[in-house]
Amino acid sequence: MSNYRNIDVDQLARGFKALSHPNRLKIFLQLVSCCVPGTNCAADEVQECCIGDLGAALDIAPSTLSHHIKELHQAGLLQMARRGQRMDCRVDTDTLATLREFFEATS
Amino acid sequence: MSNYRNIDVDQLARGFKALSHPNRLKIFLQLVSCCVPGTNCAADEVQECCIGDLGAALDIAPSTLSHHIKELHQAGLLQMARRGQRMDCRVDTDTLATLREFFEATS
DNA sequence: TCGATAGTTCGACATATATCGAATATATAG
DNA sequence: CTATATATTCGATATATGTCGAACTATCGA
Repeated sequence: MSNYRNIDVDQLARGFKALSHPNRLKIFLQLVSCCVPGTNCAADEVQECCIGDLGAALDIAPSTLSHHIKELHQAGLLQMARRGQRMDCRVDTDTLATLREFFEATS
Repeated sequence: MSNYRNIDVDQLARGFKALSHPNRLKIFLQLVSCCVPGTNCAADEVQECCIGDLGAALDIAPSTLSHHIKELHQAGLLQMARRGQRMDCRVDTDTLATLREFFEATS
């Protein structure tokens, strides 16, 4: 019945909002499909997680891309760290788990 | 790697967008906690699924509530049917499953 | 030091969204 | 038929969002 007593509705809504725009969702899909932490990504092969790579397929301006990445970051969906000239991005698995648990609780 | 080939990104984004507003998320939470189809809801007890009930805790105008319900409906998250003066709402389990599967695929 | 690469910040602008109240529709009870 | 309960539609309005280009910051290489 109510597994929902302890949900932080606003936090959850922020997560959904971050994924609610097709371009941002594509960015996130790109990220989870190449470098979920813990995934066997064959190390030297496909670790293309920098911001430019995430937006390569999107045909939007760099400033717009930067804006979307920031939204995802502020929603807690991805973490960032500088690597030389680039910014490495990776999925924040805790937030992802929170969202997943919401749907598991509805079943 | 990519379990994401066949995802309809726009459809998925519409689902997330519908859940991205705190009031709409609360409405949906109310709905899933009282009448997910298949749930043992003790029939005559708590079947309070009409629109007025869904918004009872929200302190928004009826027109605003109607608007949010419509958004959830158009995103495929809930189905509606008239019952006398009232509109019965119930969760659309197919759409819900689509969203859940997205998160399951990211693990 | 200078130029190139990668990303960010800012201001402007168009569009979308949330909200309300008033008017309207639909159904039931007297 | 009328009054009431429930919900929707419409128009107005304030705020939020997505996008761009220009200017800026940070890092690396020659």
